[in-house]
Amino acid sequence: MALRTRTSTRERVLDASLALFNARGFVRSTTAEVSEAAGINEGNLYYWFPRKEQLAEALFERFEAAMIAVAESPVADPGVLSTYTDYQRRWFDLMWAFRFLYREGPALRAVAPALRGRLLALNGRSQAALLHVFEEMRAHGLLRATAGEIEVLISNIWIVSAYWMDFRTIESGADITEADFAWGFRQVEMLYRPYLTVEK
Amino acid sequence: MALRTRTSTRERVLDASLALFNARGFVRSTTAEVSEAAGINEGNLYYWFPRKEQLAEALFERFEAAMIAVAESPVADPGVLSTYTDYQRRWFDLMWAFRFLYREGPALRAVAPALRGRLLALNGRSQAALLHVFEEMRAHGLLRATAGEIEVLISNIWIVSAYWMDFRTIESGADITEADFAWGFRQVEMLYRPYLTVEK
DNA sequence: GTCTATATATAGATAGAC
DNA sequence: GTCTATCTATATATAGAC
Repeated sequence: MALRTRTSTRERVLDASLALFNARGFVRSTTAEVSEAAGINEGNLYYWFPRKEQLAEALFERFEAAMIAVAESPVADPGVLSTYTDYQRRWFDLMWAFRFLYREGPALRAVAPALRGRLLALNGRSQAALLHVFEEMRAHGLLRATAGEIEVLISNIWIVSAYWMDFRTIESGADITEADFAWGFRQVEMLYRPYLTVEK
Repeated sequence: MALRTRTSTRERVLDASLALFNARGFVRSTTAEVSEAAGINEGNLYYWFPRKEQLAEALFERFEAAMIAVAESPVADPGVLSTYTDYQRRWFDLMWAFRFLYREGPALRAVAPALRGRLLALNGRSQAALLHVFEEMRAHGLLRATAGEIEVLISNIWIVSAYWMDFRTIESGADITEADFAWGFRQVEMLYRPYLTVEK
């Protein structure tokens, strides 16, 4: 089974695509660039992915699986504040890893319309999971917020988690790096902090 | 001076461009579509704007002037809560009116690199104005927040104001309309609400 | 499966008549 | 200032040899 240690061409194409799309965006990345980054010929790329949008769709499937695993896995120590920070961290990391899905959202969904419904479904599912986590925090007395406040909060967490990168790109004038990561994490953290019953 | 009541071709092109870019995004709008929407020939369009990016730049100048006017105009009744809600409202309306500037941010700035520095400068200037307003609210006892909290808050207000539309587009599955407007306004409002000393 | 060579489509941009 | 006609560049995609 592990006879070939090198990853398959298909996987290498997807790895290269993800890196490229995150760095330059899906629309601005050409199939020529993708194939070069993957170390194969452009014709060969079309053997694996006859349409460019299939690259985005295949990467979305990776994201989808990872997001469901992150969002729906039970937290380590229910009732302990730090365990919920860890939960947020995993969520945040994941959106960073697939940030191209949000950086050029409308353009991406226009060229890969199949993503529209799937993104919608995934959003609903992961937001429901996040709601469950907040309910658990409230049950443990860690959070004081009404149902309405939590609903608004969840949307704002999603918005800031997805788009802080673009905002930061404008602010810094250059492309963001891992160094900006802590900044974004803090922005999200401060969204729910006012509702915590204990000091962080 | 008002001999011709019809607006100039240049102005009509910009009006049509703004509507089109807001609806479909800058990148996906072609110069053929712009000229058709403006009711002129494509060749004529290039007489007024030899490069497509100049459309975005000219519209940015409109935005810039309006944003400075909104951000830096003193509030009507200092110390009265509703006057600050009005301030936020004008800010919010403006970002809606020029939402194309944010919807495809990275792609737009790539094609019109001249916007990068100007957006940065405008962000800094209008955020400074917003900071001043928050300080005024604090001085009047309307707000209880540390300097650090206000700083994070301002960035989050900016992020949600700019990007709630894209988030909403995914959620609703269709393009957003004025009906979603109240939703977005509430999302922003809830960001600073925890820091208010009086009930809204 | 991977390559070379080529086709097709489109969008931004230009030249020049009126 | 406005139009018609045309050019050019680029990006996605295909055909077919190896």
